[in-house]
Amino acid sequence: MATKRPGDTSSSSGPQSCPSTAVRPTDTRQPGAETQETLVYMQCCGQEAPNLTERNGHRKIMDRNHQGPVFVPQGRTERVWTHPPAPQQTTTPTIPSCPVSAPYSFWSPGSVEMDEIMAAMVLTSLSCSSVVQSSPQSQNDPLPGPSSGGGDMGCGGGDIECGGGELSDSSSSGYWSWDHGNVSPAPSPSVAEMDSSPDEGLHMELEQGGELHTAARSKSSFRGTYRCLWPSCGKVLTSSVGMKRHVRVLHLGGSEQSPREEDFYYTKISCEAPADPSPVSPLPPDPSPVSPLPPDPSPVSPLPPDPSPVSPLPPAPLPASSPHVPWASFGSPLSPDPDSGLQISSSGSGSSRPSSGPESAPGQHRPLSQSAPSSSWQIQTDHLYQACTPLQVTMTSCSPAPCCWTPPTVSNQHSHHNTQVVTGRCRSVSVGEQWLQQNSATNRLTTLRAASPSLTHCSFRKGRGEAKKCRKVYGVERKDQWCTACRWKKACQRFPD
DNA sequence: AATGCCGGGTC
DNA sequence: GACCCGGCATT
Repeated sequence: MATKRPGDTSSSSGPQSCPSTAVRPTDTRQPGAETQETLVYMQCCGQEAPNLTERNGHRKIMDRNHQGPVFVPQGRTERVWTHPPAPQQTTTPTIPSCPVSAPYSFWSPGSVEMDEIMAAMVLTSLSCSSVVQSSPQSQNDPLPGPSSGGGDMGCGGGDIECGGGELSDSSSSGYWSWDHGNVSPAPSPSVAEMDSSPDEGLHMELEQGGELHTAARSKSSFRGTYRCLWPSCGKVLTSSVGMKRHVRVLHLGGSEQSPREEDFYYTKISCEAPADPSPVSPLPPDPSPVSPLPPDPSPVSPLPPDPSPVSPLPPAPLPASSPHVPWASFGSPLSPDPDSGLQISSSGSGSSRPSSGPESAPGQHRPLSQSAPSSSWQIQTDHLYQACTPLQVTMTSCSPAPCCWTPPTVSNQHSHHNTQVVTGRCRSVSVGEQWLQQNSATNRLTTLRAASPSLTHCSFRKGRGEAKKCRKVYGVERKDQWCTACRWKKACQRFPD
């Protein structure tokens, strides 16, 4: 949970305080940025930190908005807060709300401790304003400030998101944190959570590019987005909450049973996620953090074992096929989800995301028919047989065979933890999930096929040989381990074609 | 024959 | 809706 970023230590001033800041630092975007970042840290620590502490790391975006009241450090009087200047500089209208700016700008001398820093700060502060702006946006990252939103989670709890934020989500926050900071470049570290928060609009990201863009999308587009990793569902939402909901409702059958399970089914994408090939965004920049789902074949990532069933970052073993990313391309089959307004297809349709609130863009389509393709979807629609599968296999980074997933024999629920715990990424995954990961590629194909109009309805049976079904995997003897669908002689849900 | 699962039945 | 199973298609 409280994974902290390496960088954080520097700011270590506050136990927790830093985390928030940490987020940013991760991003190495601009050369100059570092210095700035540092500053940022400082500031944050100095002032906001307190807040964080209070919250235990769970900050809410909301808070930020309230920042005035909420954050104000005791010692530091309100005057501190008055830091109008910042806003001014920041071109963006959002500014006012933007928490981030505030901290920076006003960062007052209040903190004695940091004399030196202070000094530096001061100097920089001047520049800072500008810097601040730039930096944030560069990332899109909502900044720590914005961190409020998703970031908060990360920050507060432990920067979860830092790690790539992607997966992390408020709820899961601790869960997924990766150290990516250290190792994994791939996952978009910086991005951080961007706020999943509803207020997404707030962030400064705009800056450079952002403003330029169409006003409308500028904001939204940049910051983080969450992509549904469910096979064949590429839905992208701006808020983690929305995404969770989406996953829960659409993919998990709406059951709350597995509270955090949703987390595994979506990933965070930094603003301009690769997904969106569309050049739309002017911000050429940092691709780096952005894609949570790095194509990276190399498992190097710290979070090797990403549990996420479908997760983009499949455990190392996964073949290049790695699903990473990809799913997105498929239209989400169902998106009744209110929240989800957006869907972004990798194709680029959609960078646009509705800024806040109702994401649903008018134009959106609900492609029910379209994609609904593959059996995988049946999971939802059908009986959710699979959902409850008792089995769980441990996914460790070391997951067994790259290509083939090890049969259940492996373990049932056990501790999956070794690695997991350490990395924080690991998580036990149901068999089906694993399978999904590994076969993601396959799934996609299937999906595509399904998607194609001509094939729409088809329920194709796959050649026997290809598919592994519960019966094959577990054998008749262990029928009890079969997914319910198999037991009932229905289409296997655990190993959908 | 074994497997996968549709279609339909029962509770 | 959960559960089962006949029966067909495929291997």
